[in-house]
Amino acid sequence: MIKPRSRRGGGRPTIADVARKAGVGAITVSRALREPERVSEELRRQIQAAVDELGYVPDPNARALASARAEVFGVLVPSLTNNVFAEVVRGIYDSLSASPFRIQLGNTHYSGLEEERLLQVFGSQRPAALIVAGIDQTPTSRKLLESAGCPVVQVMETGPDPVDMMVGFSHLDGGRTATEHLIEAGYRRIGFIGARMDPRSQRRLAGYRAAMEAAGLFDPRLVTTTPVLSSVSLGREMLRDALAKVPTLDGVFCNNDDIALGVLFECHRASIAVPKTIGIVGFNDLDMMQVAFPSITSIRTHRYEIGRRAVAMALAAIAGNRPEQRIVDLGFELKRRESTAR
Amino acid sequence: MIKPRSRRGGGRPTIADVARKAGVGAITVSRALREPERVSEELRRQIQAAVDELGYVPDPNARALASARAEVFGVLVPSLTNNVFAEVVRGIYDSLSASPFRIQLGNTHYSGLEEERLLQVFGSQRPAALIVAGIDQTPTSRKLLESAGCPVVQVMETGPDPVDMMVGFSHLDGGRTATEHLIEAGYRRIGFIGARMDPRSQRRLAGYRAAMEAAGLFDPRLVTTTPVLSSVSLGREMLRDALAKVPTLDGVFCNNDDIALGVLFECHRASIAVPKTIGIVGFNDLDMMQVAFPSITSIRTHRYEIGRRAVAMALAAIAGNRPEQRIVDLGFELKRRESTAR
DNA sequence: CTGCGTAATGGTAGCGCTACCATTTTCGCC
DNA sequence: GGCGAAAATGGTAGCGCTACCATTACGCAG
Repeated sequence: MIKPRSRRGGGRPTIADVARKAGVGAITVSRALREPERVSEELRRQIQAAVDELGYVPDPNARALASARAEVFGVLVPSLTNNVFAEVVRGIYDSLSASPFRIQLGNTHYSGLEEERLLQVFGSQRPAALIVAGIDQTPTSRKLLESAGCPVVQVMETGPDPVDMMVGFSHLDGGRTATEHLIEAGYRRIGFIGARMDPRSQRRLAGYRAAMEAAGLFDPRLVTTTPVLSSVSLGREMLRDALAKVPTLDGVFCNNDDIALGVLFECHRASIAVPKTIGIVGFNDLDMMQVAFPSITSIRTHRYEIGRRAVAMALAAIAGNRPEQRIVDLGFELKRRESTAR
Repeated sequence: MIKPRSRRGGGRPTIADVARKAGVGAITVSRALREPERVSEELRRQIQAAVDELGYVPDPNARALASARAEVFGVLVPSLTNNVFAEVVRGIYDSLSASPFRIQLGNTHYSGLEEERLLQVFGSQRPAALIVAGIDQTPTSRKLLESAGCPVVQVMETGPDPVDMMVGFSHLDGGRTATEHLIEAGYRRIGFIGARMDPRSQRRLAGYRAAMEAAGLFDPRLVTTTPVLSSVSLGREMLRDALAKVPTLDGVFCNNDDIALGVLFECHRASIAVPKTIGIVGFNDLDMMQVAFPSITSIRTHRYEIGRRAVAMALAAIAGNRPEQRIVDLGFELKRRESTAR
């Protein structure tokens, strides 16, 4: 004898309830919701009415299980509070808000191991796409990405060897451009100040070094770095360190804008004239750079656009028309401002 | 005749594969992974070996479907780039990284309608808990939260009528404290400058107003607000507006630190002495406040801690011991700095 | 030696949905 | 008018897991 066991799931309406009410088969309801064009006008209306009346919402878990594919984008970034990644993530969210896709956001804390762990967890959900920051995945992570069975977009940087697709720009070129600008403006003892030396910062440093060497100005003592997470207060301290090492310092290319702002404040505090005595260049061009007094020269990067573009490429790939241009370089822009106007 | 149809899901090992390899029943594998203490030492080891060898990772979708409960925390915040919420979210992520729970993060863009939509989407997943920013949900949202069938924590604010639990502080008291500090420091024509006037900002304004009225100093022309999203550059513009309306302005309580920083920069640019001619107080106490020149007085709020506490309360509730203190006020702290040291 | 509580394990039947394969209906065209 | 193809709809059998009940093994009181 079959016991009509009471529903395990708290009694929410299921697709079968909708089907019954609309007088159609369950599969037709399923289709009406996912591929409306394959269901006749009339049934579609009947089904919609039943859905509305019952307040039916499809269970994404059951969907994922049955179709072996979850409507989820996995997104991995190294930091949630760093405005740069927050902007990328915002771009991703905005591009996906009108779609059925949900977002699974992971924070790697700049750790390769944590990235591997999260990739493992995300992969187990059979995501529709994966978006990861950076191009320096560990071999294990790379393998996980390659075997994920979904489109993968690496963002923030471009490089020669994408797992699948890439959207970003060259941090090396950015660093070089910033440094060349200082050199052209007449600065000579130009320091590099960098916190949280992740791979992208390393490449900006490499760009700095290339420019300095090309001009015959490079001196290792001009480089000040720390693995500590960057912050405005750290910028202040690091300028002091840099000046202690090289009192004749007359310019700084900062790893990022937080550091640059800290440097500016320390200059105010120590009555160092900007741009006269010291020139300052930041990186990323946060809103505050143009408002600062004096306004700060920076490399404008297109974070929000990177997020949007990554989603667009992933969606195209999901739809079956993988973009022929797999590596998209969104470039950057040197914003000349008062802090280097000597 | 039964066709041994090839596996739909890309051939990843399932719990049945593990069970076969370990020579036990599937249900025992399930138990070994979820409640190891209920399985004998020996089988546990055998099963673990099989799991490792096959590289088995449980499918969270199947789990959620079978148990009618997903291991997901739904988190709703109004903005991803606002550092304040980014910190809360970071606290949540850090507290949950060692647990099996995933996080579903939603961005409401300060919109009640969008919040309702996301709540609907999140609810359909049967999350383990919901964390939402603010206490001003629409009636529909509130109903959705009440019927979610899981612990709910409202964060950032405290109020009299929690859906379930609350962690935050009083924005009204914060606004009052900031304003009283300016009054005590001797400022009289104290303005309020606020962007993005969400409910929390409204309450900070109410606190400002209460303090000003108590001192007999209130004047509606001192209040300058805009619904535009706050930014440093907006702070600069708004100070200009405020000064145009009230040239005798001698202090400003800013909605938040971005605005305060913009105000400071504008003072520099217009050669207005801080704190002598104008005193400035911010809100939230971002890192840069203490580094700014002059350093800026602000109300320190405990964002990261709010995130951690919210998770701790939710986890306790899930475990069955709902905290007896359902409303947790984490308070705030007035950080006196140079910008109000007259 | 029986009876019975407890611990350890397993079988069965779904959870709510969709892939896959019918089946039915419609329609254009010779 | 008949036929094949295409469009519209439905049935069945899972997806991979766990809730809910057995069932077995074991220890101990009576």
